[in-house]
Amino acid sequence: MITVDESSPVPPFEQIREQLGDLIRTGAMEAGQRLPSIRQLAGDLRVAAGTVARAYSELEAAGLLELSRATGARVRPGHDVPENIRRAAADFAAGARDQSLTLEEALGVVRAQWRQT
Amino acid sequence: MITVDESSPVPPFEQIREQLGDLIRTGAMEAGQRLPSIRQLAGDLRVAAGTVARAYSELEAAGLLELSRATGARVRPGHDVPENIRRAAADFAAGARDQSLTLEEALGVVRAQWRQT
Amino acid sequence: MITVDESSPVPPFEQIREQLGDLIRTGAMEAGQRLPSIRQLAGDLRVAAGTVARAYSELEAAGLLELSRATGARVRPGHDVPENIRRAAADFAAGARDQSLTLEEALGVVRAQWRQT
Amino acid sequence: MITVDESSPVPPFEQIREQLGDLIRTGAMEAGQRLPSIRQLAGDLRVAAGTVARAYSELEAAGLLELSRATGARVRPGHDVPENIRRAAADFAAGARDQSLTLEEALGVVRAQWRQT
DNA sequence: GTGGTCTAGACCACG
DNA sequence: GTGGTCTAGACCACA
Repeated sequence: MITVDESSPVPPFEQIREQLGDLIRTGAMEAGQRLPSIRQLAGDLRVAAGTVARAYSELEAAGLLELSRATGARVRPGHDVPENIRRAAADFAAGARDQSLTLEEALGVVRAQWRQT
Repeated sequence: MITVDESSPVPPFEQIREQLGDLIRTGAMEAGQRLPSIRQLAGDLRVAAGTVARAYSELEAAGLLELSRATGARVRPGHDVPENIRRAAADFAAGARDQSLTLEEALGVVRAQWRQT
Repeated sequence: MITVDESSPVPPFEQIREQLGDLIRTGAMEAGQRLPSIRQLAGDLRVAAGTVARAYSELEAAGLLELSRATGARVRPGHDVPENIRRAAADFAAGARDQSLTLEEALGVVRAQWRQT
Repeated sequence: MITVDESSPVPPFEQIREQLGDLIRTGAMEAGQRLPSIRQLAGDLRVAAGTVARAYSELEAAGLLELSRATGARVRPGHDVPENIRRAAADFAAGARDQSLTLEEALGVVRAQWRQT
């Protein structure tokens, strides 16, 4: 569900934080849902535990996660993106795939349009 | 038109390559149009000439640019994204802004939908 | 093992890339074997480190090398030329030497036959 | 029959000289045969006449060509490579093609074997 | 003037 | 120690 590209210049903890944040905001992880433990996720991603811990901690600071020693990490409510935005994103993604754009190219188009708005 | 963020983990030459590629694919720079010279752009961005040269060279390898000594760099045709894709991206960007998402959050939503398609 | 001819019109980084690629493809360097460090080789060849770095980087892009920080550069498997090809090349080289052809002339004969095949 | 790659670091006149020499040595052009005029060849290759003139002149200096104002350029005898060498080259080229090597890779194998002989 | 390369030295992140 | 990048200045070949 999450992948870490070690050849990327973006450090691993940022990749993890970013992708977890995406999952929460898009509703793929619902409010209250429990995340895998730090050690669990670290093992799956072949990454040091501290790396995952840092990602979790920054997500907590951003208000997306609730950390507690006893119950682990849970998704805090109120951060999912409205349905219409998700739909627009899905439509765009499907269209871009039809034209056989790469993900990077597709993101680039959004970035460019964002700047021109 | 192009900006380099020194605090980003993404190295400057990649930022430049990426943004120039976006401009070309979105049609902001038309086929055949001349790009600023390496030294010109380097000066504007406060960056060493070699940094811009590398970005140009990789764009040439990707088929987006045509480089030739003495005549400068020109945009190669056939790489602009279809109008409907641009429209979908613009619609999405506008909607995301209305919900006061940040650019990074908006890109995250697209990324997440892309993976789920 | 590798030489750089400064009087050649072929830039040094291409000469290095080419010769290293030859060594790998002909099996002179086995899969998994470690290459000299960038700075090491640069020192031996009396060349700037960036020059060797570029050669290594292009060999990585071609799939011949595996680069990783701190552990150095290693030969990736699966790119050595079949034994019978090596033998045919060796036979040809020996014959050409017997007729006292120069290397350039010998390569020219191969090039010409290649085009006529 | 001859091609000039303008993106190569090898200057055009060397490319032409090299390829013409190959044609003569491999017997594709027989002794006494007349070469195209300088202007003719220059026009075909989209190259300045002086470029071809320099290639011809160096081939004359190497003894492969005979230039005279009246009769144009003719191939001098005694420079074709022995049949067995041509055969070995053709065999090697065919084998390399079967393994789907590129020309550059094939030449690299010969180069490497040459050095190790 | 253009792109293309090289140099020498520097800093970073990683292990 | 490793690879990866940046800088500043230099030279070349081309048009």
